Amino acid sequence: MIKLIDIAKKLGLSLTTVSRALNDYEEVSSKTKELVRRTAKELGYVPNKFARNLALKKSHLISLLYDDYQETISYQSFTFEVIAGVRNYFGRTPYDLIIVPGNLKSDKREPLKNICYSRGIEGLFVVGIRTNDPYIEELKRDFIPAVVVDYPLMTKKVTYIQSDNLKGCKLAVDYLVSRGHGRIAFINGHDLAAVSPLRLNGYKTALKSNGIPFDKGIVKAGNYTEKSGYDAVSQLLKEKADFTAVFAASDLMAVGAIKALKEKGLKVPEDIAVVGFDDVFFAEYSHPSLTTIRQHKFDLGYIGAMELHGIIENPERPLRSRKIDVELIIRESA
Amino acid sequence: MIKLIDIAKKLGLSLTTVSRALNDYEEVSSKTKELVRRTAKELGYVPNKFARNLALKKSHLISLLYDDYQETISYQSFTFEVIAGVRNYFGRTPYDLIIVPGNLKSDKREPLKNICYSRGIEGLFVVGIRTNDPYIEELKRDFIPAVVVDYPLMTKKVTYIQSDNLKGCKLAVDYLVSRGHGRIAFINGHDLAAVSPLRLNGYKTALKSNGIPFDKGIVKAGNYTEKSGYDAVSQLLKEKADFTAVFAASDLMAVGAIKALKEKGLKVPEDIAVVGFDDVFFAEYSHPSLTTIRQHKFDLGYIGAMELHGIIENPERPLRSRKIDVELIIRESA
DNA sequence: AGTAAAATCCAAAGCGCTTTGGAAAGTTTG
DNA sequence: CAAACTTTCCAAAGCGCTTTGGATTTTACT
Repeated sequence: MIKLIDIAKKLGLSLTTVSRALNDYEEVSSKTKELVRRTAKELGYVPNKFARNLALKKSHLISLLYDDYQETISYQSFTFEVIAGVRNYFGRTPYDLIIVPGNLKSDKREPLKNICYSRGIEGLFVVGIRTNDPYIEELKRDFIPAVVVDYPLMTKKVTYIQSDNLKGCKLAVDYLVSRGHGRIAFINGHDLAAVSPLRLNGYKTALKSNGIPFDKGIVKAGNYTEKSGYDAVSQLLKEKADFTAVFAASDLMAVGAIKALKEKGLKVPEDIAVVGFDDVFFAEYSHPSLTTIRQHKFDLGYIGAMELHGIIENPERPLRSRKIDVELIIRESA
Repeated sequence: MIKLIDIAKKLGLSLTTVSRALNDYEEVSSKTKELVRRTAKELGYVPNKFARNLALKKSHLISLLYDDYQETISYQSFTFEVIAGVRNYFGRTPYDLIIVPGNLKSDKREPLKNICYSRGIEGLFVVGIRTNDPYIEELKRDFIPAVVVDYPLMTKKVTYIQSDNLKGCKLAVDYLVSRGHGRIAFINGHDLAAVSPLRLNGYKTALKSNGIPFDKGIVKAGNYTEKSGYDAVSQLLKEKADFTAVFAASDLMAVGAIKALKEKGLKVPEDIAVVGFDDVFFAEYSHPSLTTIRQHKFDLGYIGAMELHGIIENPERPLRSRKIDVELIIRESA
């Protein structure tokens, strides 16, 4: 492995000059710069980032915190796309992404502080954290810049980003209302996801703005799995609840809901309309294809990453949380 | 940030002794070890990995090379699950995973060598590489331990891992034959995926072992997208080809195939049976749910990672490529 | 030509850790 | 009790880079 000093020796220059030439300092003439650069390339010189980081006290490392084992596998695709956005953004910067061992879920994890300090990590991008995760407390200590997806956390160094859940629910409900539905059942997810109460609230708000009374009887709690959607609708049917449409807080639950409806001989959307949330990629391929609220997952990652970058480079700037727009995707199910 | 020398000063010990105490060297008495460890903990000491790496010339860094922008979004879930396996394996080791900026696809990427050398990366885990990717040439230069998924590459330091495609095809064809199908159409993927020829070959082999002649007329080339599956089958139908079953080299193409069949009023599986490949997660939720060949994606990652770890820690050990077992998942479509 | 200013360059220290080669203290032997 | 080990510790060098504080050379101006 060839290093700076080798170039210096070969050229009869000092270490300092070589370093400066490569880093484009003004104190070195353009001729020597050129010379140094050329020979560096010739010799196949590659700078050693560790040494550099050590000297600069800068790691250019962002750590990704996410969970592999979401209970609903569909959530994986959400996470993956968000990460794609993060990666894409930081690809334009000198930052690398690092995934530290272990899982968000595992209980014998290292404290966040250790993870970050030992590796000189400069920022954290968190996706898929549960509301009961102890890391949240650590994040609140505010010792490192962080952006978290879908969990409201605002301190001096950490902020959050999420889809506009309120608007999403409004789009869904308004659309159903516009199609003549007055009795819209709602299937929510569990409380370990911070978005669940938001979506319930969005549902209520949208009902109100349409002059429709909220009826606790046609709201069911699910847990984002297909089965929970299936169970919720089965339950509603058994109770002979009065509804002509179902709004599910996730696509997977919507799929489950549809399955339950079909089994009872009900047609979607003719008898009961169904709207999902997320627009995971199979929404398009399920049958009937799902009308749903699309989250822009890539943007969530990309813009979140941009925000994180901002916090790191410009710590004084006041933070803001970001809301990413959502979109109603009309397909067959409603 | 507190460092070794601080502990040393506080305890009136030398830097050396403190370092050795923390690293459990024999040359230091257990009393001092204990003392040092305790005060280290008290002071909240966290070792600086950069400094450590620099001194040890060891980074404990594995780089993940993968592509965010597969043309078929379903491939994302494959990649994600493989990576989950990799992460899970290395979570038990001192290695971290790093994602270097940029994308497998982008053409103005850094040479692999630079990426690795500048960060002291010790191993590469590659998933989703195309057959025409220039990185393949670099990998062949054999300058760094690597494990690649689904692309056959075997040198002193790099090996590969893949699902047992041959067996997968045999399972699919045998199953269809056992259900009375003698005319099985095949929709393959494009040649940028190294698995495509393997699957075609598996199809042929399986036909032969069942005494069924190979008929080029019912084999179509797709590109792993839903549309290509749709087009392939539409084409077959237009040509009035003689077939009672379709075997698609990916689930997404299988879904497309089913769509085309339905549109022509054919029932799946009653009129035409369809089998896919991969078992991506929506296979279960499509309609009819897909009979398919399941790839154990997590294992691909986990075992591949284990292999990579082996290459790094024990470079002399002869390499072997690995085949991961596949499984026939019988659902409704066949 | 003589001097000030600008342009180049360099030696050495420092980033936080590990490791080498001894030295000092403690223990065991003959 | 001295010699010979053992045990326990340490000073200093090194990992490959950046940066400080000067030194030296070149250019510009009277």
